[in-house]
Amino acid sequence: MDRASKKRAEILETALRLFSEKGYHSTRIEDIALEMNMAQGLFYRYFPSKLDIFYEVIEEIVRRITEGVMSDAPGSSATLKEYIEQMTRGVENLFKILTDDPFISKLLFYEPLGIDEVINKKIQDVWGLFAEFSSFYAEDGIKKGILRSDIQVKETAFAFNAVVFEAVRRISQEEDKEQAKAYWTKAIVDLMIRGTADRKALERLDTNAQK
Amino acid sequence: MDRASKKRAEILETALRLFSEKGYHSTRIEDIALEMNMAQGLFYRYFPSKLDIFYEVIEEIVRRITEGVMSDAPGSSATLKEYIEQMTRGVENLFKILTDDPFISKLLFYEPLGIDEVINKKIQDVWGLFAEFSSFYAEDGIKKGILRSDIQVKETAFAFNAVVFEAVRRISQEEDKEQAKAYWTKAIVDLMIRGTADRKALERLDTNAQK
Amino acid sequence: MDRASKKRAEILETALRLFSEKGYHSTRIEDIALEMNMAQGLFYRYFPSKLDIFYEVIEEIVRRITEGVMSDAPGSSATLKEYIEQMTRGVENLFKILTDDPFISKLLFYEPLGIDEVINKKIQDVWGLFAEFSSFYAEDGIKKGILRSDIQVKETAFAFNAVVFEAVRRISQEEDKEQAKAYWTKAIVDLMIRGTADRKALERLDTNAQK
Amino acid sequence: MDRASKKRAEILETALRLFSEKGYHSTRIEDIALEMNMAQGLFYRYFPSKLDIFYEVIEEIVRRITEGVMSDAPGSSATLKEYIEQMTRGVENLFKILTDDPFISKLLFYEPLGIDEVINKKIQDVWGLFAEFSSFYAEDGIKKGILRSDIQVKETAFAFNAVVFEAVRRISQEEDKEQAKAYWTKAIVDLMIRGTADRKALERLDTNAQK
DNA sequence: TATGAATGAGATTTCATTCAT
DNA sequence: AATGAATGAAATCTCATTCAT
Repeated sequence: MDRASKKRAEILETALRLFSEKGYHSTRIEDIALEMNMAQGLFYRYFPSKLDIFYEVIEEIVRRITEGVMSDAPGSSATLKEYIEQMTRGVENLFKILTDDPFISKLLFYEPLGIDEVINKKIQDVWGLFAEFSSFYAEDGIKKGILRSDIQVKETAFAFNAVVFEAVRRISQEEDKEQAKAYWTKAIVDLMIRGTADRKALERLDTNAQK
Repeated sequence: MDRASKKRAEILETALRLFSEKGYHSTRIEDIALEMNMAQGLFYRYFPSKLDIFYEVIEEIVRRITEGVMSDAPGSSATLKEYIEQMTRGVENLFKILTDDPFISKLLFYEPLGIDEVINKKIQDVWGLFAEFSSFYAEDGIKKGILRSDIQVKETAFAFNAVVFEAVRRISQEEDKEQAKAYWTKAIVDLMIRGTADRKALERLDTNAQK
Repeated sequence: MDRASKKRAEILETALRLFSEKGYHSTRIEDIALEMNMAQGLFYRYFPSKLDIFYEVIEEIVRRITEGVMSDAPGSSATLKEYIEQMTRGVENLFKILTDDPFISKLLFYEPLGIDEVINKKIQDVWGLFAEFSSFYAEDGIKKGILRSDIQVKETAFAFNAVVFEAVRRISQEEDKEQAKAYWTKAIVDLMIRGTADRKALERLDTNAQK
Repeated sequence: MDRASKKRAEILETALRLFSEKGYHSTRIEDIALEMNMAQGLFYRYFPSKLDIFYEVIEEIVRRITEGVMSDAPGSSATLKEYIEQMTRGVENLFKILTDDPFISKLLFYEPLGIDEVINKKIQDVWGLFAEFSSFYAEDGIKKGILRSDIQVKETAFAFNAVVFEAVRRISQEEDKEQAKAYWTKAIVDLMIRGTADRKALERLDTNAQK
């Protein structure tokens, strides 16, 4: 990596951080320059415009998350126990990616309304990607008879993602982040696998329904 | 309601819509004025500043949602069947509020980073309120033996809300919104109550665990 | 005086007060209207513009001062004692006019730079008028052998006015205005008549100079 | 002095001139920019706001005058003749400062009503400073037996200043400023030292009073 | 005569971008 | 490659004045 690329990467990193800390509009090019102890003008040697660097920031975020998500492929779990273990690892993995880099998530969760249509599209795409991935897992589970065959796959996938991201948001506000992650991991997996109903109550309900 | 209050309300409504469509920064006072066929200056007879009207927009949204959420109190359901019915009604109610007024949700979901600390606080508060409300329902269910006593109430409450709001987001992008609402309502209730695991697989798992 | 004239006079009075309290630019037409519990629009039935009412305010002030100044004509004093008494009365009279109506003086002393050439001219004229009047007194004193014949009449007249107006400014900042007026009256007359030099020192100086 | 400081000083100087020529409100930032052949925006790299540069303008003026006033300390005159000479020098000095920089005085004499309390305070302070300085001279004269011991020191000091500043105002309107300065210098010193009364008339008055 | 809502020009200020060095 | 001064368009806000009622 040559010096120019390194500088470019540094600017991108600084922009990512500032955008996520203060938002797109409240971050001035001068802020980025000041943060890096360089002249404003230099920014434009590396990026054509403020909007352009924002595009790249989003892309960078997408790249990092995607990488993390892709690392643990489905199909390796034959029993529910294994499936649960895999899901647990998946959630933990996502937590790691998203909370280790607290800036990343902010920019994704708070879709930057009103900046640009291109941006909205990019972010939509990430969410779509996540959902596809989760759907893939779900379908695998169904195929193996581990998950119920009557669940609404697409909706469930989106719901799963929403819960994970909400958890990230909550975790970012907690003091003891490690404990919070553990709590949330357990809560999410438990909810997704078992739901909330009492087993006895559920059996009664189903028995009555059959009559 | 006198003429002035009516005008004020109209401006507020227009601002709410534009802010949610284009975001705070991309909505100029001139846009609001143009939309209402009035001079820019008139805006300032009704609101002291752009930030001030944004505060009021947020408050207005909070008011509407809170009202809707509060309308169906828990405690009236004695069986799981009734509990499910109530939850279904609750979700439907939320969908109605949030999708009938599609602007409402956008502004809440995408916490307006970088505008103002006051705003962030206000939005945090709404989320807190929702979570409390959902927790209340969950605890009621547990007390009655309808829900499992070992669920993590707070986390589950936040998760429930996250799923509902994600659903709203998805529904807003669908062509046939009524159908989407029905799909999602069913998916959410089903997921929350039963989880995703196959019953047989679950029984096997639990049996093995007991050994 | 009919109702319209009365209203007009009231607006003028209010404007005079507000202009002198807050200055021309910081006084809005709305302020005047609010102060009088009337609609903004009504202002324009009585005065064509803000600048116009300011002209009239200045004219009104000039009128009041001129009247006061003109009331005690010179020529009635034959001895220095009487001359001093008349000057004392004159100063007291000016103090009365200018400090009873504290607004008046502010607008005159602080020539409203940058409002309008016409205004500057009007105020110049008042100062000229004062100076002429004072010159008249001085010349009368000289003619009668009461004042030195070698004083520079015009300059002395301006100086006298300046001192009186400075006194008004100072008095307006004092707690006990009546006492301040008495002090200043004495100080001014004493200074104008006798100067500050010690008589013995003066005699020595003059004797030496003659040699 | 680096380039930035120089530019800053130039802007300050231009602002000082324009403010004094047209007043604070009638001078737009654009005027300053036009006058300097630069873009409006550049102004704000050197000064945070219009009000801020006005503060600095006032401070600059105060600095210049104070420096001038402080340059000739009292105490060096043992006789009335020397005292008069010193006073003459003092007045000449003030004239030089205030009329060489015609803008300076305008801004001080016409206390900018209605701009800002901070400004009023600053200007009050200058007047106080002047008065203190003049009082100091007067007391020195009394101590040495050069001035009468029964004069009202404080009032006389303010009066002296008022006369000097009025003179500056008059001089600024004269064609032949040098001659006007000479005239006024003589008139002021003469008035301050001797007053206006005819010596014979004064003796008669005092003799009668003693009886 | 009176109201006060409405208008719109104009002022201050911000900041992405360009440019001379 | 780097600097940071300079540009100028655009946004917010104010307020004298007009106008419909």
